[in-house]
Amino acid sequence: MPTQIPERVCVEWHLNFVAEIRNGVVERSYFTERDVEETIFSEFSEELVKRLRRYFKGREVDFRDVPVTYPTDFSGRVLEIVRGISFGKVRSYFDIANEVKTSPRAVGVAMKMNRVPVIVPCHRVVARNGIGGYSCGVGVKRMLLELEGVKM
DNA sequence: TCAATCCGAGCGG
DNA sequence: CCGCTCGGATTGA
Repeated sequence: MPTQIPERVCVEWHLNFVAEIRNGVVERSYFTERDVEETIFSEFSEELVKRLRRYFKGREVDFRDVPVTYPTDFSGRVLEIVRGISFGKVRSYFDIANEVKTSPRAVGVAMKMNRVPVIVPCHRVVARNGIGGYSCGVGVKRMLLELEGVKM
């Protein structure tokens, strides 16, 4: 029986990376300067934090099987596609937009709505002519792409 | 309605 | 190569 109390994991990197979990679902993740206290009760979170630590050491880790929540129907559709982009690869807003028959701008909106950066790798979506934006800061996006060995 | 978006293309210098 | 403008889909107010 999963706990009702939210769990929290914190991984050290350039900034700390925090993920909040409830009932085996990652509900939110974010970067912060602060140190955040971890609360881990479940096997699931134990496993997740191990994988995150490996990821931030630069190892290739796949988060595709991790349950997450999507804000809206549309953004969910877009973010599902984004989850399909593998470690070290990038796609453009334009490209994704064509796949879901929408506009690049709308894809940008959907990226911004992503509750769980890194787990859903929206940093792998870049502009056609540059790195594009990132709600956690473009600097963070650059560092993540560098971590994955992507040359822009 | 309307403004705000992690964009892209087109145009005039 | 710049900077500006506009089309554009979606969301939340």
